[in-house]
Amino acid sequence: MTKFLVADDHPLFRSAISQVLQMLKAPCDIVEAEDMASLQTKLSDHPDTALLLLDLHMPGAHGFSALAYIKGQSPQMPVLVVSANERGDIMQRAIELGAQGFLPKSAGMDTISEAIQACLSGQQWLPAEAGKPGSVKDEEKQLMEGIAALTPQQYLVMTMLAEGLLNKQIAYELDVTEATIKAHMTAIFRKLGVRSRTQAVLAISKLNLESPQQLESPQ
Amino acid sequence: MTKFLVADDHPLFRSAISQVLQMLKAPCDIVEAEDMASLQTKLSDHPDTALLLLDLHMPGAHGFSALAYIKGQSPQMPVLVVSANERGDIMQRAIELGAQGFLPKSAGMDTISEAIQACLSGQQWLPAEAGKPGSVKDEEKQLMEGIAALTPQQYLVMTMLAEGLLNKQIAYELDVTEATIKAHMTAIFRKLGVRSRTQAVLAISKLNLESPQQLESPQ
DNA sequence: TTGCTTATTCGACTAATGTCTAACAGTTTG
DNA sequence: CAAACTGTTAGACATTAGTCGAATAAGCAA
Repeated sequence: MTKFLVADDHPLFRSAISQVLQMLKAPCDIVEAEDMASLQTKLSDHPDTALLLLDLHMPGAHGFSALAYIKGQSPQMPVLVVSANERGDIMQRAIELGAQGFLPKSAGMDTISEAIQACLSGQQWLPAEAGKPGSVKDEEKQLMEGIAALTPQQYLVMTMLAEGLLNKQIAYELDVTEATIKAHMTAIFRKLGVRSRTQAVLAISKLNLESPQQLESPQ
Repeated sequence: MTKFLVADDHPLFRSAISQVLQMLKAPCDIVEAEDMASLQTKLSDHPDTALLLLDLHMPGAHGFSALAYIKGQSPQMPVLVVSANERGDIMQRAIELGAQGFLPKSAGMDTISEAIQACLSGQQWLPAEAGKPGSVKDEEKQLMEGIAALTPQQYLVMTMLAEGLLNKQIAYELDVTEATIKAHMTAIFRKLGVRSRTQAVLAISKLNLESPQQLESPQ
């Protein structure tokens, strides 16, 4: 009897996964865990588990540290990381840390079956889009480097752009010609790796959302 | 026969929710949508829907703008927002923006049943931990009303604007003239209360509760 | 049906944006 | 000192964006 260990803090998702497992392998034993504490208990109670499906966002689990810890406790236990995150570098990182595979929660039933069976047979499994070079992290890093490369004047212009000002307004504020602002814009676009004012604003506001919690409407 | 509309881009979650609905109300009709485009179609095809369960992170949906648009299209349709987000102010905001309730994806079956039944009977529903009544700024409310007033085509153009596309590119994608897109832009700016493409992008990205999970980045 | 409203479309015109080239001043390097 | 480099500044020119008025078509009320 194949034994699975499903670790996820969403009850609904646990039951959905369990259903897929039962459809996939009729005689199977499914153990569930909803946080790191119970996962540790269940792990030592069931050393004969064939596959651990692990969500990295459980209470008590700090992302990859959870995976690292599990692999330290049970080095030979195959782990299929399940996450809502779909960033290519994150997936890659999970594999590097010893995961057998990475399954995005957006996957369909057929993909899930495929991933589980691959992991059971000792193969690695990654979604097709994992290896893509355009991983968000790279983009973001390039953006950060671009901003770091801005001259003081360019940075100033960029902040005024991010406030929605026209070139004409920026020129008036800085007491230079509009042509100058346009030249700065061209330089800013190049360094940020974008091709228009619109894309520049989008890139900048993505960085704002990355930082802790800047949601409008404090107090 | 009670009719439900389940809008979520995760197939597994849709089927799990459908199961709960069937357990809850035996004779029921369940319609599923996986992105904003199909949701719009299903909404107009099924105006007798008793409850819409809406995830804010679907493709084509920019956070709360999706909710605003739906409420603009079908003002009297009860909407239960379903999200992985569990921040109290986010929940509160969903309610203030016209949602009937807010259901965290971490909820158990019993909680889900409770929430759905509350919404069906016309009551609001919020999880216990929903925090303070953080107020939605007037500015933001005006923006939401603007998005709600957009026509379907205008909403589509807005999402493509939010992707950083040029008018020319949008025109090609929608197979119309650039002049048409410009006309739509003018209308969008008016409704959103902004005066340029740059300001529109800024306004939209403020509503973007993207960064579904800012994972602890490796290293 | 007629008349009204609205969504969608487009052309013509005006304004804003973006690129290229280059001048100029201040620094750094050889 | 001279040469090379850099940041800032612009003008000329090309592209893109935005406004206005208007035609078409579809839905709706009287």
